[in-house]
Amino acid sequence: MIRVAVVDDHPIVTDGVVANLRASGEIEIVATGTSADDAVVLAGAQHPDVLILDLELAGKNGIDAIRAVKEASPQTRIVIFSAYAGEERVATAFERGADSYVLKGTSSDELVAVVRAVAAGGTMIPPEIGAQLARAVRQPRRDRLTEREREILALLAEALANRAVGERLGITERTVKFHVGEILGRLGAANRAQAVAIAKARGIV
Amino acid sequence: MIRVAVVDDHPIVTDGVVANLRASGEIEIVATGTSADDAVVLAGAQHPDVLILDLELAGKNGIDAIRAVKEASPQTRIVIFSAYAGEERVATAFERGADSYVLKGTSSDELVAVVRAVAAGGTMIPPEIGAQLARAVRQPRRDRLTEREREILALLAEALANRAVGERLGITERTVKFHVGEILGRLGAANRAQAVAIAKARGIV
DNA sequence: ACGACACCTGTCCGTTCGGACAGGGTCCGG
DNA sequence: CCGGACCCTGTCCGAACGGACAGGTGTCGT
Repeated sequence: MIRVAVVDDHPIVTDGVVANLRASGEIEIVATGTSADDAVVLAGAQHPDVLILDLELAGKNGIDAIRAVKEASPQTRIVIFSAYAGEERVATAFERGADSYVLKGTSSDELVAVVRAVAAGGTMIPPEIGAQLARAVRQPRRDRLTEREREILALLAEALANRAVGERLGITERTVKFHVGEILGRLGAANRAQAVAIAKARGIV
Repeated sequence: MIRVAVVDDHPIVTDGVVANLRASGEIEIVATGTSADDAVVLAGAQHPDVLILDLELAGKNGIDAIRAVKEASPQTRIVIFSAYAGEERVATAFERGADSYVLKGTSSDELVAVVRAVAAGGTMIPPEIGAQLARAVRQPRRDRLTEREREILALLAEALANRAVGERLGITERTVKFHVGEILGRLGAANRAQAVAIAKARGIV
């Protein structure tokens, strides 16, 4: 039997996943949770073979939980189960230690297949996720943002003007304009508003 | 038996809901779907007693589907099943004809209770949703947006410039500026980018 | 030591925004 | 029928934005 834990902030989603996994006959559900903290705690206590983890958790970044779970229980393999799959987010999830990534829109059969594969030590990544991953890797620098740029982008998302951003960071308004220009170019955005929209879509902010 | 249909763009969520409802013993699932179009079609074909409808549908606005479903099958009662519950979104859902609104974070028991209540012709609205509704009603007009304003706000979210919005809607750039000014005032935003951010946070777009 | 990369700053300029004026029209409910 | 919504349009102007030029620093790896 494969020992599986499920963490999703929506109990009914958890119910659905659990029901589908149980139906496969070779999976045992050892724990469920609804927050990033739950994920870390139950991973440390139960050491499940596979953790199915939603990224849209109520508390905060499910993406940050990946590393924490891996530290608490290194042998646990992590399958991300998310509704969204932006390049940046997919790439970050794997960098942090995820073993697979399944969209919520996929069928339950596929989810079972993925759990089976990763539990056996293999890797099974749905084609649409693989494509996103390839795209993220292929781009050398064009749309990868530097630390500073991400920082400024976050402030833009709060609707701060260039001058305000400069004051916040202790740099000139002119410099902010420079960085904003870089951000627009890298993201392919026409203006700051669109840059923020793209950033949200890709899960950067 | 209460005849229920479920529409959610995530099949696994649908599975979970179906499993929980079936377990109650007095509910029969007559149809499931994954898009707003599905909702309208199956409502017209099956005329279920209750339709459980997710608002975050892949195709388009689930919120627009409410009215369409009510037209296709007036006797069908609609229970919104969403992960988010911003004031504007809750209020709009009920204006369009929703009969109840349940958060995805609530337990399956509560969902069953709500389905039972609305099927019996009653109304059962979870307290957190009722609170949002009260808050939305209390505000006279200050931060409520008109239909046109919502329309323009949606285009602003796509980072269109005033001129482009005007062309899209067949009105002058000047008129767009007028509406944008109104939107900023009502939302308390300093600029269009922040307006979009607030709109997203409240679930207006 | 040299190039790359990230970071910072400056001037100039055309476009867009957002606010402050001021007015048109419709349609609906009291 | 008249006030109050919603919708549309205009001019003027200061501020912000975004691009195009042209530089400066520091750090890191080859």
